[in-house]
Amino acid sequence: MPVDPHLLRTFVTVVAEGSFSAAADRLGYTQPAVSQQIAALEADLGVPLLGRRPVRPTRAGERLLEHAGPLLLRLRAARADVARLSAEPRTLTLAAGPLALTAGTAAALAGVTTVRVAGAAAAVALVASGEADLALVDGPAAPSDPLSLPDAGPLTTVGVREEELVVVLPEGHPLAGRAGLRLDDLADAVWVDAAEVMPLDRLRAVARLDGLRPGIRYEGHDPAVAARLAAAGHGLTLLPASTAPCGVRVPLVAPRIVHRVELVHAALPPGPAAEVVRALTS
Amino acid sequence: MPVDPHLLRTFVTVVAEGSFSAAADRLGYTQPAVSQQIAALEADLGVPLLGRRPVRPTRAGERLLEHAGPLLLRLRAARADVARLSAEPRTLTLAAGPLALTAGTAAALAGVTTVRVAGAAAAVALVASGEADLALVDGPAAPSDPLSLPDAGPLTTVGVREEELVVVLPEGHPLAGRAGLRLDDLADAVWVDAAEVMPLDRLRAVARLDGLRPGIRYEGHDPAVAARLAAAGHGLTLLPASTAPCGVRVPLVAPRIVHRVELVHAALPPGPAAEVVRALTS
DNA sequence: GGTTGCCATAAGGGATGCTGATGCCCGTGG
DNA sequence: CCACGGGCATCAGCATCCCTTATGGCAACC
Repeated sequence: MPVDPHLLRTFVTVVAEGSFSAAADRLGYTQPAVSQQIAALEADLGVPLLGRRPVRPTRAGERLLEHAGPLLLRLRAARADVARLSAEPRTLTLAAGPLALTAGTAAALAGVTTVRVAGAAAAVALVASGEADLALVDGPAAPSDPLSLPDAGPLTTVGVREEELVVVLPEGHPLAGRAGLRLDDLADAVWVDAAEVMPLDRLRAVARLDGLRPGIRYEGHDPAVAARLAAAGHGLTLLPASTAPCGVRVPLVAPRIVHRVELVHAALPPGPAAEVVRALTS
Repeated sequence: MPVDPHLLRTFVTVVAEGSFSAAADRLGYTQPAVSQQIAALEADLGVPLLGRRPVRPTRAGERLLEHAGPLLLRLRAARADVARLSAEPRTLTLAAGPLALTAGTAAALAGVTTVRVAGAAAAVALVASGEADLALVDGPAAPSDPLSLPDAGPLTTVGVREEELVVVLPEGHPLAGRAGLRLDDLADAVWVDAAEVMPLDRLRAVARLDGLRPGIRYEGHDPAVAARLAAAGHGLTLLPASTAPCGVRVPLVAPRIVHRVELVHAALPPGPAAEVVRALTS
């Protein structure tokens, strides 16, 4: 018998809240209901999943958590995919990464009623679960390689654009006069930690290097602000050439990494969403 | 509320059996129980999923089926992953593709108690759901590209070997004297349809071409038999150089495709399975 | 035209899943 | 050191659920 996702959902919420009582509040149950659901899940799997006081996942609980998120997402995606067949939508929602909307892609959005800003994984989840019709996700990648995205079922992914990346430095920086820069020469430098714009862990993964020491943390979505922070000497940053309006911009020459934008969507009937897909991919 | 996988499982079984009554037999229910479960699922999703008399999925049902298999697999994988933490296995099962066990890989199997032959997708599913500890999957791929495998959760995939592919032809074939062959020159030829050894649809996908007309169908797992059928003139076949014992063997030179073997496994504690992993990947 | 098989429906019974009440334990503050 | 409060575990009860049995209706087949 499959693991009960109703119990999985409760489990995930308890871990997120760190408390049975708080999870009960969030899910609309009483605290004994949550206690009994967790006990039922532990009995079903035959192992403790949570330590108590404090409430924290055991190793088995951590292992289950790795599955729970993708599973619950895929279950929502299944419901959304079926619902999509009989929907007659009056809105067209695009989930877009902060660097995904350039002059070119923005010009192709006729018919879109709402643009939501979301990181790549969140944007894919929004499309999979039917809360967005399309996603434009962005990030660093080797040329022509696809972005690393979560699997959320039968979605279509199409590359829309790739763009040169530039390192943004302040005027007067010793490397400001270079014609090109290598990332491993910059591994020991301090970098602007703009997790919503250019996440450093993602960059380390694509570039296959360590380092890139995080400096000032910027929690917004505006690449121009990330560029200004770099230009002001708070650390380096790496941005698509077209989104870095100030500071000294030196092209990244090694490793071969570009800024890539991909369009993600479910199977679409003829209509405004399909028109936007056509406009973005021609 | 997530789609109930208990109902999904019944739905998948009804479609597979083509009958509520047969599905009831298979699942251990009475026929009214199955009828009520399908009705509950259709009510939950708000659309008919099955036509009746004959029982066949609607478009919504087909769409749900695309999710159901991966979902049910991932739920089994979640249970197996948790179980693995407290298991003390006395057996070591390897799921292997028919072309995955060469002299080199076979020599590395100390401690393996059972070898099960399975296609790539089935082998991955066996590991994910805990029915096998390791899988050696094989198939054609571009050099250094990974095989296209289903996502069944947090599994580790490591390339083990790549080998030149050769086209097997009968003696006296007009192309038998060539030093190398291009696949698109052979697209109109008839090919041995050995779906368990070298699936033609998989080959078309990797080579990005149409054609490869299927001839005689061989349903077994023995590449030597596929080679014999080709040598006897029943069609061409493509095999790793080391597994083609007879017929004229001409290397494939374009497109750049190799025969790749990958090892797939879950997170393993120290023990015999981890030893086999080390032996296969060094 | 009758028969048979299969899906849909109704009714009933046992099991489930939640709530309210309460017990127990542990951390915190006086 | 002790009292208090918060939070998880347990119990009992009730409403709902989920299965089975009985049966109806329909369509294909002989």
